[in-house]
Amino acid sequence: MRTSKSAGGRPRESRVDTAIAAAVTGVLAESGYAALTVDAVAARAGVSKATIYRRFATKQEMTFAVVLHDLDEAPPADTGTLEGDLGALIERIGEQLSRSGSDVMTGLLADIRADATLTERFTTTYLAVERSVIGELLDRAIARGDLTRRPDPAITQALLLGPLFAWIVVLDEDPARAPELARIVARMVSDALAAGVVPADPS
Amino acid sequence: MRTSKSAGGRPRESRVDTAIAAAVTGVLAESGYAALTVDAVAARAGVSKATIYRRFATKQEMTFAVVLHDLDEAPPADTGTLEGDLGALIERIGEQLSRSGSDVMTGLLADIRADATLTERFTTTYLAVERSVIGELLDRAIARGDLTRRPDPAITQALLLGPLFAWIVVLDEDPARAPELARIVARMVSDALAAGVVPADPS
Amino acid sequence: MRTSKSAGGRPRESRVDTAIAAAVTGVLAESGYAALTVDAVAARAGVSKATIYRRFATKQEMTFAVVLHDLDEAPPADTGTLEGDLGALIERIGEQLSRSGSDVMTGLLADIRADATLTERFTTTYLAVERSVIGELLDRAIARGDLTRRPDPAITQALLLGPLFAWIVVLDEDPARAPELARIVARMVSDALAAGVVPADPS
Amino acid sequence: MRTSKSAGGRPRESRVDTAIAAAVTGVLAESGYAALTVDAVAARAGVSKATIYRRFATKQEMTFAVVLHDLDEAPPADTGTLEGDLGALIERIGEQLSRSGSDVMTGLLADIRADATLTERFTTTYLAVERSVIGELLDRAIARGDLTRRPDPAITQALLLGPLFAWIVVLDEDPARAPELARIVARMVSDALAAGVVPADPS
DNA sequence: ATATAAGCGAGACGGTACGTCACGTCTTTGT
DNA sequence: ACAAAGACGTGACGTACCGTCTCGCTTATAT
Repeated sequence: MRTSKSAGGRPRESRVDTAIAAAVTGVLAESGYAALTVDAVAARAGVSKATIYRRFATKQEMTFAVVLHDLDEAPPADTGTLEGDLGALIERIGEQLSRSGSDVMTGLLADIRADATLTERFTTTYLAVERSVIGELLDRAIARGDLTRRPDPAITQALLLGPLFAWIVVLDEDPARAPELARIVARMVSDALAAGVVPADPS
Repeated sequence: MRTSKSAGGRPRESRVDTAIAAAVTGVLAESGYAALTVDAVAARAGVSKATIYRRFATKQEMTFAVVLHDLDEAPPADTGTLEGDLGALIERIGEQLSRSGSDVMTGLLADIRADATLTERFTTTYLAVERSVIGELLDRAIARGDLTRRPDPAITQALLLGPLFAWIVVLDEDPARAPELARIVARMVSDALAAGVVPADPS
Repeated sequence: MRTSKSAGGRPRESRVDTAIAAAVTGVLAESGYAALTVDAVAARAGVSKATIYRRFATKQEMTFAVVLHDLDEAPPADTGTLEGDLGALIERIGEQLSRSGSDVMTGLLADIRADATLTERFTTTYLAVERSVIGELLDRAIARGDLTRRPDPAITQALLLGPLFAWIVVLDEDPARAPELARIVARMVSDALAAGVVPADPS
Repeated sequence: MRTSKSAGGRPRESRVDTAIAAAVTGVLAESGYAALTVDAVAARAGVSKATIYRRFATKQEMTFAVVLHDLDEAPPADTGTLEGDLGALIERIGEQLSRSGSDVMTGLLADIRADATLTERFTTTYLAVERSVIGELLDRAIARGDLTRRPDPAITQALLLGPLFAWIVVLDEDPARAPELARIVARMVSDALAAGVVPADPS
């Protein structure tokens, strides 16, 4: 694995990265997570297995990198209300979860939980970022006067993320109704936060 | 697979079923989902692979049957309030989710989603039952006068199940705090239902 | 690797051993040593790679076992003279060396020398046996009165084996002339032994 | 492959050739033939793989060129007797064969036999030269009156080369005893030639 | 009492995918 | 041009697991 800087040598072809990503996405879309073999990806990408393994240590790292490459983790624009802010955030999450079939999300999550390295990376790269985004929205609400104290971000995250996750991944319900669910969750959670149902941030 | 009636032949030893279940549980507890190979289970149970496959068509069926064998799906006792009923239900769900490591739940869910047969069975055996239990709790609340109309059970299920699922499986947070989260969710969801945030049951 | 005795379990199919041996021989005859891949052998034998590796730890062990499986190592019948005895022995060696192309013998020998386990096995199973056969022929000659003392068997072996080996493997000359060479060697070596050119057995 | 005349550009550094040869020799001495990879040679020589491949078409050509680069193929000085001449020749051959481990000679020979180009080159460059040297020694003996007719040089070569080859490469015996064996072979073969055991040169 | 049917342990078998390694080619940046 | 560095396609290796099968044996019920 090349760490970072490189003096000489043939540079990696960006064409290859593109092809791998497209192949992974294509196989997942057409045949599902179970059909995602390294040989299949290599063949579809017109790339050798060795080249894939030059970039990713395992098949799981490859899938992780391709499927979760560029999730938009920026805080949503200020809508003026906590409910609006939360709604925008959850809707985006729902959209991201709906992008692939439920087999992909469950398969990927299982692979992540089966490997400490990936778990660590997933936690710090996505979950922690998302949590800090939530914290930011909460701070906005406090500044606005909508909240009097800062609720526990971990629990808030579970309340926000959970229903969408359950809808799409566990219950395997129609993704088209995800935006509707997102609005309900936004309303429900902002009400609960305002009512002080969620304990204060312990930190 | 033996259909039903047994004419002659040696009867199956119940000892074997016990040993398989214990072996599956043991391997999962000690080594995790990734280490759950049929050979490992067979060896630990002192049983041959053929004997396992006489009972289960695939490894996934075996895992499914052993891990999800006897979840208590009965409606919780009437506590007198919707919040109390929901709390009892969610707390039980949280307890069930916490029983094994998060790798087990994710692995199992991934295997279920990868196989249409298991998905069907999972849906009808657990999700649909749970949903009807939720419907029953809602009907109690209507009879009690706590609710004026029947909310959509699918969405209600997502709101209830989701946060606990996210907490334990996705965020991999401390299961010890699950009961606390369950109480928050019960309060939040019963408030939202009472406030008419959740749309009415379309059926 | 199964050691020897076996209680239960499905017995190995002798059909498989036959098929593997035939496939190895066939590939060698048709395509040469370089084309002898495990996949090719498996495909040609209608056998899985795993089955091959259940029998042989490495490709080299397989080749060794198949190519050198049943060399006739019995001492040749007493011809009444040392020269006759040696001639019979060398002729047989030449015939064995001529059986496959020179690439097979060189490839196999290279693989043997590259692996300590195979070297050990080759030495004790073939070279040592051949040497003891030579010793036996020498003892016959001593009993007969053709020799007055026992020549060094190691050197005698080199003198006997070497020319045939060189002819077929190193010089890659016409194997059809091997019997002629064998007779010359038999005459030459028996003369040299009788003349006391070879030092006595140090052991 | 540069053909002949050098137009422009940076000239090849002879330093590189030396480094490659040293690296090949070093790897062979320290780790054996199996460890002789092009990458290993390049790394040890401080040279790039491309540079190696600019000089040699294949790894085998490189090894061939380095290991067999400057064998002394000149006819030995006239010792006054056929036995003496042959002894000098064989002793040199034995010394050359003993230079590297038996894995190197067998590996190299296998690679040569696996490639028609190398086989051709090996035959004409070494075997044919050696054979003509042998012919020269035989002619000296005829001129001297030690022999009355010219024996077949091919067979004579097998008789001379074989025992040493068997001793060092096949039997893997102590190279220190090679000179002793060489003397025995010289005596034995010159006796056999004088006795007319070897048929006359058919050419 | 014995024949039939099936359970069972052991382990061979075909198949599929994994991740590794080496070869020989190619593409960049120096020099 | 040649050189170092190293990416790339190719193809073989040996491993692991799955689900099926074939043995020889045991254990019930049905004649």
